[in-house]
Order: sequence, then C-alpha cells, then structure tokens
Amino acid sequence: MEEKKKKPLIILAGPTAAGKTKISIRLAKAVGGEIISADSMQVYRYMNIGSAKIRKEETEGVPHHLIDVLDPEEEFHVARFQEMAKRAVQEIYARGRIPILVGGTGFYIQALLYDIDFSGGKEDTEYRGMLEAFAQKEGAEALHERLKEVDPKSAEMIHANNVKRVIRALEFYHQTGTKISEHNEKERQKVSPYLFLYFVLGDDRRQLYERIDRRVDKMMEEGLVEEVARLKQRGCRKGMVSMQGLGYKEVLSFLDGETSLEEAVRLLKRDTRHFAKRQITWFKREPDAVWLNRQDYNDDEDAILGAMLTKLKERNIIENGTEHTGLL
RNA sequence: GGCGCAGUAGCCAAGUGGUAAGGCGUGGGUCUGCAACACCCUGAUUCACCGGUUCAAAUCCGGUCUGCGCCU
Repeated sequence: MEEKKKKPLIILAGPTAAGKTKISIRLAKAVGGEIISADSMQVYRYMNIGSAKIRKEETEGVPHHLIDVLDPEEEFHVARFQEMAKRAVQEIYARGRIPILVGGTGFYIQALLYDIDFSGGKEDTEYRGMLEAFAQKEGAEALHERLKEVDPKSAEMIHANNVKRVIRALEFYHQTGTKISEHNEKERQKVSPYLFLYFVLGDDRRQLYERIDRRVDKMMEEGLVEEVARLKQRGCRKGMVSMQGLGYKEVLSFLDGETSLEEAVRLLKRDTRHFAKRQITWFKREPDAVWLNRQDYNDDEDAILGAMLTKLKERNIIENGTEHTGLL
C-alpha cells in the first residue's frame, strides 16, 4: 500500500569511464526520462574536458539537470547536491516524466535515494579552522582524543589520521549537541521514499583501466591544459572544491611548475584508476545495486539496455507497453 | 678470454655479521555537509644459485650463472 505512493526513480551508477553517459541517453529516451547528474564536478561551468561532461549535441534533446549550474569558485557538497537534486526530481514528476540519476558519486546518490537528513550541523568555518589549527599543533592523535571525550563511538569508527572526518564529527556535536554516531545510526535505518532501481554499470578491471588511460590521453588532446589554464587565469586556486577534481588538480600543479607535464599525466591516470577502484568498493556494498557487467553482455549496449528495461518492467517502474524508442 | 661493478617482493630500493626499512604498483576496505575528498589494511619463513667460515650471513670467503662496463 505504501509502495503505491512511491514515485519512480532510476539510478545508473558505475565507475568513471564505464560508459554511463552513452547508455543514460538511450535509457532516458526509451523510458521517457530526464537525467539528473550525480557528479561533483560536472555541476561546474567551464569544466568540460576534465569532468568528461556530456556535450550539448550528445544529449540528443534529453533534458539534463545539475550540469553547468555553478561557477568554479562556488562551494558544492552533498547537502547542496541533495537540495538541488530533490528540486529537479519534483520538476520532472510535475512533467509526468521519470527522473534518472546518473553518476559516479555514490555518496550523492545515497543522499538522494534515502533522503538523508543533513539539516543538523551546518558547516562552521570558524570552528573548523580552530580544530584544524589544533590538529596542526597538537597532532591528529590529540584531536582524536577530544572526539573520544564527546563521542566515543565515533572516535572508535573514525581513524585518528582521518582528521577531516574527526573534525566533522566534532563539529556536528558542537553544533547540535548530539553525537554524529547516533545521527548516522538513525539515518542508516531509513527506507527509500522512491520506487527505485539502482543499476551499476560494471566492467572488467583491466578493460576499465585501459579505457581510463585512453580517456586521459584524449582529454590532453582535446586541450585539458588550456582549459585548466583558463580557470587559473580566472582565479581558480588549489584550495577550491572544484580544483580538487581529477585532472584539474594534476594539471594545475603542472601549471604552477610543480611537476612536468609528463608526470602530471602519469599521476592523473593513476589517480583516476584509484578513484574507479574506490567507486567500485562503494557500489559493492550498496545492498540494492543491480550490477550490469559489460563483459556479461559482450560489451553490447543494446543488450545492456534491454536488460535494464526488463528489470524496470518487473519492478513496475515502467509499463509493459512502453515504446523502446531507444533500442535502435 | 681478462679485469671491474652489480644481482634483495611485480617494479624501484635501503640494509655491509645479530635475525629483511621505505616508495610505487596491485588487491581489499571505511565513508551520512569538502566524497573526483579524506583515511585504513595488504606482500620476501627470505636476499641469483651452490658450498664454506661463524654461536649467528642478504651482509665475510670460494665457485657457478646472469646483466652491465672497460680491456685484449
């Protein structure tokens, strides 16, 4: 009964360079959907090559949300993503269409899918700064000790070296008076408000790594260095959220004269491989994920799309008579 | 053929008599407001091979093999 009220949501996740973008267009067309990007870098304008952003002509008219909506100087984080994504979802429903969340940022997907509560413990720059300074002077262990005092459970779960997370836990307590470990535990119980299907596009590790290497080479050919140089000229600096993106980070350090171009490319490839591995780890523990491994379908995207549509029908997310306009 | 140098994990590499640092790669993992972030875990019963000296050898000695350099 509760199920009936839930609205449909399709998720297409997977590691970078798995080929999500291409399939997402076909899926959207087949299903009558609009795409919401779950990507922490594609939100930014002027960051096209490095973020592997879809080009206008590649969208084939399928509406995309959360792409090109922020300037590179702006901050972006899960809470903001969630707010924007929820709004997009409502708009899509209003048009009678199906939202398709596409991206590789598992954390963001989780935030929307389970409607996690980010209302408490807003970021407090001043307090954070103070804690950072403290960690600097007294060491990570000392900071961790402080967490142990107010929230021993979190302290147990967060490694002392993970200063960033220790600070967040401390900040949350400072802000709300409740322990983040308790908050997290509560949020973990949540059931998704959507009638959803969570697809993960997987691939053979070696093939994926090869595709990553090739993609980086292509980015260089397409002018990644120039793109980053323009951002630098615009005033983008290392500390910005946007400049932490793969490709931006490495090329910026080349432009700042810290590494050779050759080294920057090597590091970019390496870091991207590491990233893909972490993404895979994340999706592996996603209990509802439905994996579609390219090798199981002989790399045939028609077959992959077909499998998706079948699953969607089974789950009653799309109707049985839906036209498969994207199949050809 | 002679002389010299080298041979340590998939790669780079420290260790020169006291029981195998480290880095990279690889693989596994954590993640609830910076997540393309941050962080954790992960290899050598063994140091090219054989023998010797010694309480003790990757470390010293002899031989063998392989690589590199020089000489004839």
